[in-house]
Amino acid sequence: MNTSNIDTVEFAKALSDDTRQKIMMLCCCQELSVNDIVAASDVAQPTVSHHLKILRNAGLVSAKRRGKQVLYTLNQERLATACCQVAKNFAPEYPIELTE
Amino acid sequence: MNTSNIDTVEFAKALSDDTRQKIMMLCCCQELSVNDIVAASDVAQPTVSHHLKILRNAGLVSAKRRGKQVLYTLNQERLATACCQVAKNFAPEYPIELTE
DNA sequence: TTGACAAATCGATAAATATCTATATAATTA
DNA sequence: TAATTATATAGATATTTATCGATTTGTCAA
Repeated sequence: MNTSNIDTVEFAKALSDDTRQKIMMLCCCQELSVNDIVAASDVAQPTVSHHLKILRNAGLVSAKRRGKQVLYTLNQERLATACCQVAKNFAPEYPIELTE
Repeated sequence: MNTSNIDTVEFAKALSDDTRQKIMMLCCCQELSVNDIVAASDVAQPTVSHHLKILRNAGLVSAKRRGKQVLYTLNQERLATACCQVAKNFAPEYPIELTE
């Protein structure tokens, strides 16, 4: 678990691209290699790596190596926490909670 | 209430700028004129208007005219709804709810 | 209706970013 | 060790975007 404070601008920037949101959907509930993601998207491999780096820096995906491949998966908890943080900052009158 | 479906990329883009987040904080729980926002920020009036337009297009602020001024306020409900939508899409295993 | 004030739009510029090809690095296998 | 596969990085380019000064539009008051 990453307990570090979330930078809401960095979080939003990471989310603010269509290709990245597609990548996030892909590796939301599974571990995918970069090539898997390339195959399922319509951009070149270096572009996917570029986006994965941005998502990694924002803490939104985790990576682990398996042999020659690197498997990526979305960090759902981090994402949910960030959403709550944004809501807490900007919608204090509409409190949002992680429903256990 | 805006019941239209939320475009999560547009939402994230609207959030993904430091100046805009500052503007959002300013008019979070109050109505502010453009000049009020200009005075409280460190950018020029056309820049503030530019950002307000982006926030308006994303449904995140509402505007109403009062005489010569136009008052802006953050649409907290919309923002909370958008956060829930993002969490629902990308963190289905960590359900988030608007706690009434 | 003219003058003053408030906000929006226009046009230009600079910075950030998304994308690609080419290449480098890392890991496995023959 | 050499070849192969997988991913990351470098460098170039095009698009997007943030910002500003100048101007226009809208509203009110004298």
